[in-house]
Amino acid sequence: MRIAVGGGPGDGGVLRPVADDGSPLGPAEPVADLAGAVAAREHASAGDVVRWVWAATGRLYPRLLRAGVRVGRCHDLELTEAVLLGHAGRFGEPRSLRAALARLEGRPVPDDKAAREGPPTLFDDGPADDIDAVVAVHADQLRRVSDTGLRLLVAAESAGGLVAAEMGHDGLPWRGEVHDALLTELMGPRPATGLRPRRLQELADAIGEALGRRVNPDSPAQVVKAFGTVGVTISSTRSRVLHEVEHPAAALLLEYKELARLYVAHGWSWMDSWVRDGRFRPEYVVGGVVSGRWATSGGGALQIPKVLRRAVVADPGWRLVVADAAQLEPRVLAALAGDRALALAAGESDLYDALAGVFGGDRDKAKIAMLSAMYGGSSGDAPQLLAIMRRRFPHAYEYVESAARAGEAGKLVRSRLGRTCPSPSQAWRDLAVQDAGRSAVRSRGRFTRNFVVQASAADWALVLLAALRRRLTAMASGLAPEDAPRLVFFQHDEVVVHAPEEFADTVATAIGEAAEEARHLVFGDTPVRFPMETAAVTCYADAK
DNA sequence: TACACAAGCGCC
DNA sequence: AAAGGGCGCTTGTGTA
Repeated sequence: MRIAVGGGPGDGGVLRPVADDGSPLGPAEPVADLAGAVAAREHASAGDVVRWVWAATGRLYPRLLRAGVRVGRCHDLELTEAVLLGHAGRFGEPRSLRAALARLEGRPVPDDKAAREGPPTLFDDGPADDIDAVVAVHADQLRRVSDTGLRLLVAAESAGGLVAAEMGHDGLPWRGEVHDALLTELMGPRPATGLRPRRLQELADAIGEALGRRVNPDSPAQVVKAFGTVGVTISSTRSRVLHEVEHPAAALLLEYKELARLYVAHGWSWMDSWVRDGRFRPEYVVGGVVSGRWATSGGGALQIPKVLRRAVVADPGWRLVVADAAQLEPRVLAALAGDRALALAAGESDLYDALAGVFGGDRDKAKIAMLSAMYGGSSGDAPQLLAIMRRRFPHAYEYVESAARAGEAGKLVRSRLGRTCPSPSQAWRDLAVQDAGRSAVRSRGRFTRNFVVQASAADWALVLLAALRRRLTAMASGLAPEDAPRLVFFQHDEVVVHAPEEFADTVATAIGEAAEEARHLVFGDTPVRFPMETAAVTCYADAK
């Protein structure tokens, strides 16, 4: 059973039941309390789970969550539109409900910004989603999904939308006082506005002394020039470069940069902005990366420095169940390519250990070989290692080579579930036919080579997330909402569940089952295993 | 003053 | 000769 949801004034909305082919099953019904109406229908249909059809989970669902209402399934029109457009080679075209309807009706298509601003409404901060548009676009999308075979990807993407909104709502347990103590230990107490923390100022002064003139360590141009005046020529101020420099200022600058990075990106002002009531609430953007990986629109949840994991602490009596997929991408490649030799290694718990024998007993070389194959690397030992890979794992090698050739030819490549890379720009096409465009051509080859692996890994992770969410929801039934295990973090190949300690084992089991379900749904009958390294801990930093 | 871009580095 | 994919975030810098 599906129910389409339109917007209404204030807390209201409009509901209309639709069939599984998208055709309306009854009249549209305005409701004054949308959250209440959704909750009532969600729970009324015990045997027949509702799939809620709405324009954008990210805009609508937070409102329901704030009212204490969670739903099991949805169809997100915007996320689906983006996936369908991408599959049709129309990546980046407007995806809003209004745009989708305009395209369907052959009218001029508004860009997403215009559609979102729309004509003002009296009671809302944005245009209300028209229920007739929701129903019409949904029916059209169901046809396109069926034609393209994107059913699983679209379902998983919508489930991801629910997870993202829920994680943004629930938040990651974050201990501000631990974070503060860590910063203070590393760089001194929080400075007054406009000043550097003590340790950073000391380092800046020491760098100035060592170079014989005051420099702003944050200005690469000044730093390069200052090194020049003491007879040291550096090509940039990258840490790789500075590591090779003998001059005493180099070590000071490296220490400065490391601390400054933490201070500006994840220091006290970050905490002020993003941590409230003991929770870090990031804004995830589902499908925000072309490969289907998530992005964030604030808070940098996907780039939290490892040292700060110390501040992520479970509530008293609770645990963080932390699980990451070990060496996900090479396993994905093995499964994609159906490479039996690589799949054999991927049956082991440490894939690189298993491969070491092939590369002279050196685990690091095995890793470089795999990463070079997936990223298009060609520096250092890569060529020799790739030659070994080509001989020993010919199907895996050919899979990524083929993707690279397709990209260089300007073609599209797709993930396992059908997520499709963007088309090359016209500027690229113009350049590609010239000798001078060789580097751009190679660059696109590296992109599509990586895309097939990274995007298929994202497919798997998204399906895992959906499968895990379903299990956690089942676990939560009968519990008070505040006692239920919750997904609180997701980062490409890693999940964190915050759970009462008596649920920790059950959650760990559920994660393993979800990984297995994802393996089967995404890759079918593959011998490749996707082991999860799982730990139930009090502090995130203790998980590894 | 506002903005776009580059540099640099955090995460996968 | 060198040649690694994807992001977000902040500061510095150049340009309008």
